[in-house]
Amino acid sequence: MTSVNQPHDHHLCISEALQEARTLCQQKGARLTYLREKVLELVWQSHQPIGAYDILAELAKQEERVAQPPTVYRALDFLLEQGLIHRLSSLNAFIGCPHPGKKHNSCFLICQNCRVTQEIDHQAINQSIASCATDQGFKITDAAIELTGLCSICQEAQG
Amino acid sequence: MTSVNQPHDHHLCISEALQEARTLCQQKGARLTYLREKVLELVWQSHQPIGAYDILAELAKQEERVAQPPTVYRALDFLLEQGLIHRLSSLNAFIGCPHPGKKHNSCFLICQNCRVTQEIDHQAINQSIASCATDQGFKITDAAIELTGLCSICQEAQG
DNA sequence: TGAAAGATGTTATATCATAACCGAATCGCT
DNA sequence: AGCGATTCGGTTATGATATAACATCTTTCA
Repeated sequence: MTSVNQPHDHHLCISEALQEARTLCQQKGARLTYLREKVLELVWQSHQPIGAYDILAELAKQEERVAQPPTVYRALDFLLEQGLIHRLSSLNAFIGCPHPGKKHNSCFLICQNCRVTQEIDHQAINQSIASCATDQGFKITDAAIELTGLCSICQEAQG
Repeated sequence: MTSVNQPHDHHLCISEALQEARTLCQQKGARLTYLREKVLELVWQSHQPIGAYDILAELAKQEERVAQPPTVYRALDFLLEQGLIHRLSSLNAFIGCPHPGKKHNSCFLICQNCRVTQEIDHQAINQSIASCATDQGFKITDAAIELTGLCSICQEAQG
């Protein structure tokens, strides 16, 4: 898979993500309603994390009815529960999960310049985190690993 | 060093933290004013992260004058710049740094039951993070590694 | 078909954080 | 000591993120 910060046909990312979501929700008996799918599509608009209120603003542009914050947050909560998106707490923003349905650990590389964010499932990180927890007798239920910096492209550009 | 979730003389933690802060600020020519030191002391009240508005409430109890949010946030910004505290973005809260002035990477173990939070500088994690970044040609400027779960004591208590 | 569960609409408010402006305190210099 | 520059904190207002609570509508399924 090519990296998210390389040029690519992004419509393909969107349609694949939506298709996977439909399949997964059907398998689980979860209801991917119009609104939820719409919000998921908006999250997948780009590989940059998007805030709840930005989603709200997009919805206001694209839909007849103007939604209120709880509407968006409920859709986001659903998508989080289904593992279709992730929340980045260092940005208060959301991003699509590139491999939903598959058990994985996430590490996010967030470019502070172009904001493109890449999700990695890195074995060495997973193992070191696990061994750290074991050392301390700590039982992890949730891990937020968010690395901010410059992606390779922005480094070159700013060189 | 004994773990923060073991019983210990916490007044010692506070006084050591304050003393280190005074020394470091003096070395750097940074002004650790009454208010900043007071806020640092409140952050060190416990090994549980504290929110800005909780600090504000404590200040209101302990001081004549009732402070406003910017006052607290400015003090927190100063303490962050000086490396005396850390911000936990998954909690929107702040915690004292146990070894300020020493260059280190932080990994936080946050107990979801007792909320006691331990800061670890774990070599294997540091290395794996670094190698992940290298793999991707990513240049890290800031890392937020926040692991939520159950500390050893709360695991025992909850069976 | 009708009761229960689930989804969304709606209003209000909680929670976290900062902009902008001003006066007071402190510092560095002569 | 006096003065100008800088930093600090007070104050008001507001921005940004998130949720509680209750009403209504839709879907499910016995």
